[in-house]
Amino acid sequence: MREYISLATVAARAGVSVSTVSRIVNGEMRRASPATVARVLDAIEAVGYRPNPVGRALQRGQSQLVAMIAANLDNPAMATIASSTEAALREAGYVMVLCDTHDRPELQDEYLYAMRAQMVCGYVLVAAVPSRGLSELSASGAPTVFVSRRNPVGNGPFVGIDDCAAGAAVADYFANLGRRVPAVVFPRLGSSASRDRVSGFLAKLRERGWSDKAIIQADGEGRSHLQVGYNAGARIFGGSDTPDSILCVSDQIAYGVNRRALERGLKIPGDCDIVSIDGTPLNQWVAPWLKSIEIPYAVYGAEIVAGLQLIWRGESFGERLLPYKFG
Amino acid sequence: MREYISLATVAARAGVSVSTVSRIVNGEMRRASPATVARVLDAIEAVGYRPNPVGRALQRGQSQLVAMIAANLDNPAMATIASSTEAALREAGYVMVLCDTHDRPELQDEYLYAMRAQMVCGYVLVAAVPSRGLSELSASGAPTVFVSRRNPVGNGPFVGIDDCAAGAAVADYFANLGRRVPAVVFPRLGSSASRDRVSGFLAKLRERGWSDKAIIQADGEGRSHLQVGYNAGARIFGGSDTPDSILCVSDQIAYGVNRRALERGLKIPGDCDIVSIDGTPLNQWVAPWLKSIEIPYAVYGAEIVAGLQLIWRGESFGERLLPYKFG
DNA sequence: CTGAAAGCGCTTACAG
DNA sequence: CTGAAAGCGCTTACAG
Repeated sequence: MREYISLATVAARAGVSVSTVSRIVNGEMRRASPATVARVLDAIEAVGYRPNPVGRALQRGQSQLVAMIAANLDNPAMATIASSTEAALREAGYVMVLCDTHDRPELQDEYLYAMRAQMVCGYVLVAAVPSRGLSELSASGAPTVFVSRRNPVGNGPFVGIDDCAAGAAVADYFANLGRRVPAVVFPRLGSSASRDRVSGFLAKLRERGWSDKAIIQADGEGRSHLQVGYNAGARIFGGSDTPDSILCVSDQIAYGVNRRALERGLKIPGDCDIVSIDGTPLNQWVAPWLKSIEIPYAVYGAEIVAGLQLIWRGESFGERLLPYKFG
Repeated sequence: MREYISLATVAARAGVSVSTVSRIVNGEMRRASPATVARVLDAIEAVGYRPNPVGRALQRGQSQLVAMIAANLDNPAMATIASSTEAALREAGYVMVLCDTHDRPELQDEYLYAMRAQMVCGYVLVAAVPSRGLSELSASGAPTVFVSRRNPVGNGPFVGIDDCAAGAAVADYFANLGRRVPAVVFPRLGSSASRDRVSGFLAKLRERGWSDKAIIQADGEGRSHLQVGYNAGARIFGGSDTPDSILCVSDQIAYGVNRRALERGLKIPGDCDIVSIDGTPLNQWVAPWLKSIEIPYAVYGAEIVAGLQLIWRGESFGERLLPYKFG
């Protein structure tokens, strides 16, 4: 496993210099005579040569590695983003390195530095948290795409949905259905995405005549959104008013809320409608009671890679808000 | 982003040669005078030097990258394996590259070749499928750990559970409960793991007095185990005998079977008990009706990395069967 | 105890 | 149209 077929092998076989082989490997066909090109191509074929990305990376000061730094792979939404990004990168000839920060800034920084050392050619930050390293990355101008959560320490290319509009759509849905006691559940330490979903929801309800105090708001704590929902559920179903409609800013929060609702003997749907924002395919199988705004995570990968390619070409890429499906 | 602090920078600052700095960076402290060591350490600190893994990889013929080649990241069990492996590798100073083969042999091969070119120092194959490239890898003796499914084209280090025993445990459980019409649901194109679970289940039932025809066996097709279960469910609940107990070889199959059961108006549990082998944490939240053999996926990562480290040290590592929890 | 030198596989001005 | 040479950052015999 320690023998690699190098340019030199091919060059020797074709009777030319490594420079010539290198150029041809890199597609500069016109700079060599057709006869030479043919001979080199034959030699490549014959010995089964494949360019060594490590040598190339060292020389170019940049590898074909793209770092995906995600907050939590156990979250199915992030797993789907990772999976679709991986597929899109492979198709474009890149290799994805996966880093799971568990939402911890120190780990995020550790990875950011390690990836820089690996000379990665790009960064995909899914639900990034503020950190020193992120600020440095931001300032360095390295090719970076933020996903789901916007850059928490500046701005930069973003792939996601219009979170405000999504929240508002749920508000309209509840209002049109004639619901009177709406609630919203979100994580205590929310991202820009959570916040926008909540504020879009609240703004639209106000617009449609609700007073702020008529809307139940519950944040929850926990290391997973399941816990967040379960914890917030305790307060939501324990107050004087029981909501007849609940927006959960993620599927997993809805699962947690639902479990609490079941424990309290509530019928869902029926006593109370729950809508979440995520719409993971799993819902249809294990949570038919749940209505969702469907975020097209499976196409995130393609958009992220398209964004990176624009940036590599020096073109600008501000943000890409993908359409979601509801109902 | 194109400036990297190199050994040369440190050497210049410390007034020594790069060789000396290199040795010290690599922990060969005793080969330099204490004064030199101190000076070099200071310089490293002062300029914030970090070894460049690319240069190192090229020289050593081996990177610090470990390839994780998994069949399907959308499966929560694999996502958990990926996540725990990633954490364990990071702790050990390695970086994980993630490849999702979607269970396709050509893609698996593409990745295997690409990873070889990246000079990865190890392979983690989760649910590998037979392929040309896998045979080559197998023959090459490269450090490899197979996870969940054993090497389908030979043998090699394995991390998983005793699938046969797990299947048998479920058979005992059903028998002790007094169930009369057991069934088992598995994917048509099964892995060694599926097969072992099924055969362990069947063998134990036979031992306890069932005849083969008294056990309902249903395989299912589909691109996901959810589909597999749903499809097999149609046949299971459509026959002359309705089972009173079902073993599903994975959680997702159980979700699919359950959905079909609900459509047929069956009560679960009650009319029929379902037990699955996986025991993903999500079950407690979205499938309280499901009893499971719990596979400790969260500790797979540590075992996998421990296995790789044994192999790297030249020690042998046959297989590691982890204990599962049931009930 | 320390350094000069070669080389890992590659790319890229530069000279011819 | 082609090649010799330098260099990306590192490690490692080898010589002193």
